[in-house]
Amino acid sequence: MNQSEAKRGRPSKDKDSLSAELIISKVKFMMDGTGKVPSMRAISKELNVDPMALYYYFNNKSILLEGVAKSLMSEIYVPSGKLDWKQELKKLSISYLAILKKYDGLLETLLSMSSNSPADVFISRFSLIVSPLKLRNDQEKAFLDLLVDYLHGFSMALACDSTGELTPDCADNSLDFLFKGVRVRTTT
Amino acid sequence: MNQSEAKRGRPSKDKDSLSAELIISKVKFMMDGTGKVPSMRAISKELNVDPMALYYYFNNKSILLEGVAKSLMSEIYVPSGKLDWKQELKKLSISYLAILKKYDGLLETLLSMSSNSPADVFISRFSLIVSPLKLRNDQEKAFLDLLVDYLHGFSMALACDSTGELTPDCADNSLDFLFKGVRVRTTT
DNA sequence: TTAATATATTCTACAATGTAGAATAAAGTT
DNA sequence: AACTTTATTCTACATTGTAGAATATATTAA
Repeated sequence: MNQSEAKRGRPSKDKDSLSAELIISKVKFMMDGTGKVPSMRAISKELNVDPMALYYYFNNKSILLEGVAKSLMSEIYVPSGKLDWKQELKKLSISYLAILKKYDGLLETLLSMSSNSPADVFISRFSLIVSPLKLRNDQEKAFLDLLVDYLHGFSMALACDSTGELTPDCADNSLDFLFKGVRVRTTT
Repeated sequence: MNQSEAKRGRPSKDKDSLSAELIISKVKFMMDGTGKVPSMRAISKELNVDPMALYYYFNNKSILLEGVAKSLMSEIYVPSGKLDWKQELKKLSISYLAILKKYDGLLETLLSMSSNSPADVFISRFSLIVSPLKLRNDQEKAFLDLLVDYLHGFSMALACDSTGELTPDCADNSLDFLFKGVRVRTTT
C-alpha cells in the first residue's frame, strides 16, 4: 500500500485476498509484452499491497520467479503421438520457444532451477518423442543437450536483439538442419 | 577515491595514469574466477579512483563492458588450415566456450552488441572453416546459427549450474553429434 | 607571462532495487 | 477473555548506476 492510507495488520476476511497464485498470475500479466521481470515494488503496486506482503508468500524474489516458471509448464506441447518424430519435435520446440520469448526475463531462473522446471517437462517429452529412433543413450543425451541449449541460446539472442529482425521462426531452418542430420538407427 | 583523502581536479601528469585500457584490463582481472561483472564502485576501488572517473572514459557501464568484450576477440582460435573441418570447428568452438565461461557475465553484452563483437569473429572463422564443405547458403546459415546459439545456451547453463557437475567438456558429445550429422556436398 | 580553455578528476546526491526487522491488527484457538 | 497465529504495513538499510557541479592541472592563445 501507498502513503499511509492503509491499515496495518492482518486484513479482515476477504474473498479475493492476496495469495501465491494471485501474485504469480499478476506477474505473468505484467510480463506480457515486454517479457521482463517487474520489480517487487511494481508488482506490489499492481496488487495494491505493500512490497513486503509478497514476502509472506515467497521467501525471496527468485523463489517467486520459480513459482512463475513452474506455472508455465502447462503451456508446453503435449505430443499427439500421431505425427512423425520430426514434426512432433518441431512442435515441442516451437511451443517451448514461445514460452521463452514471452517470459524471457525468466531464463536464468529456469536454468537455475534444480527440478520441476519447464525444462524438465521439455526433457521428458523429448524422450517420449525420440524413443522410437532407438538412439544409443549417449547419442540421445547429446541430441537433447544440443537441442535444449540451442533453444535457450536462441531465445537469449531473441531477447537481446534490438533490431527486431530476429523472430521465432528464424529457428525453423536451424531445427530442420539439426533434425535432418540425425541418423535413425534402422531396426536390425 | 575514498573518504576525502584525494585531490580533486585533473591530476598532475603521471606515467601510469588512468586510461580506457587500464580500466578494461582491471575489469578482466576482477572477473577472473567468478566470471561475474563487478560494480562500478568495485572497479573504481581497485583502481584507487572515484567511481565517476570511469565515466570520463566510458559513457556508461554497458559501453565499458562492450570494451571488455571486444578485447576478448584475440582469444578466439585462429584456424590453422591443416586440420579437417570437424577438428577445426571443434577447436574454434572450445576456444569460444572457454571465453564465455571465463567471462559469463558478459553474455548479454555480447549478444546486444551490433558489431565488432567476439561473436562476429567467431562467425567469420566459422565461414572460413566450413567453406570447403560447399554447403548451400541457407544451410551454412542454419548450421552457424545452430552452433552459435548452442554455444551461448550451453555457457548459460554452465553459468547457472550451481551443482558444479557441468563442465566445458560436456559440450564435446553434443558437438560431435552435430558435426556427424552435417552432410558434406560431395563435389560433382 | 598571463588569461582562457580543455581535460581529468572528486564530491554530493538521487532514484531504484531487494529485503531485514519491528509494529500492528484481525482471525483462530484455548 | 486471553493467548497465539496469520497477514499485513512501515521504516530503514545497503547496493546499484549515474547526473550534475566543483575543482585542479595541462594546454593553448593573447
